Amino acid sequence: MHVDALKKELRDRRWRMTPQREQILKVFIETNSEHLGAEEVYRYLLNKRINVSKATVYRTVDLLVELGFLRRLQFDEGVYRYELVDKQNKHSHFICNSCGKIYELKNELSPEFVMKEYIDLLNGNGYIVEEFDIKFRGICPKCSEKQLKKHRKSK
Amino acid sequence: MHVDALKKELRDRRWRMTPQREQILKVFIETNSEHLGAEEVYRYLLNKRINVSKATVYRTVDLLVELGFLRRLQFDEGVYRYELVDKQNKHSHFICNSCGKIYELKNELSPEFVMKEYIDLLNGNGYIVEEFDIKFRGICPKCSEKQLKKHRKSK
DNA sequence: GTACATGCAAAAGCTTTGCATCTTC
DNA sequence: GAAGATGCAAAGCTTTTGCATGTAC
Repeated sequence: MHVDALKKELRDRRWRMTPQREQILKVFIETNSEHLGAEEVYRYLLNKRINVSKATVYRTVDLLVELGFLRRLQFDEGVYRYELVDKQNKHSHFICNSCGKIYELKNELSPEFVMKEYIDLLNGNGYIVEEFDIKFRGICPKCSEKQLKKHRKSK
Repeated sequence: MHVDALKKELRDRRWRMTPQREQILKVFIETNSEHLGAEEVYRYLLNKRINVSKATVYRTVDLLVELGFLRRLQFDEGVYRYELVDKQNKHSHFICNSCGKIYELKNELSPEFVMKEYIDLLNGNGYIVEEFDIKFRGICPKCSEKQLKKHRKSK
């Protein structure tokens, strides 16, 4: 379980497990890793009447990135967002220009597979790729379906 | 030429051409579109003894994005960066984890080609892709070459 | 008991905005 | 001449930091 892994990782590095750290990690598990920003993590805990200061949220998400539990993301807004790292299940993001929802493209919809040959090309040209990040923008299935229905009706 | 296109675009929209707008666009042309942030554009002009206020730089880069002359980028720092849009020559970015340089992967190194089949897959699943953005991180050819030399010497 | 973590408020960094003044059309 | 653009300073946001207090080991 994630929380136990965090305890182990902190112990190994001679850092300390605290209720705040546990609660903040749990927010990402409970929300199904919904690309929350620090402010949202803070509000989520406030709502649950769990007292953690904003400064601690910021310090802790940094720590969790450092330890490999979270990944830091940007979606062309003014804030950093975070998601749980799942090394077995790499994914890319699709942001809907209509409803704003962020989708995770994983498994059979993951671009990992097609990218392999391209990364070989980069390697062949001297670039050593350590990680990559792809973001798509467009219209998601739900929104395009909606528009289609509207269009049909208007005929 | 870019500046003329800007004049035309502004005239068409009943907006005004000003020396500041021309100068700011020219910064990107003169620097070969080096992913500058607003602060850097401001300093570049200061150095050339061209007086433009920071507020105008911010307002103008926004405008130039709006008009399709610039693209706004983020590289996991706290600032927005901008580059000239070149529709004929789409490219992705490679950021070196060692020296920090941002490379543009274009032409035969562009991932555009391999992405085509993947985008077809997304389309087939209801996602309408309007744009995408790929960032790679790793070690650039120069830095990996340097490390190789160091390694050889130390033997 | 001590080193480390937290909370609070203040500061910092980037970006936006209100308003008076100036400029383009 | 009027609508729009600029410059300045102030304000707004998100994120970071200093320091006193609290807590895990």
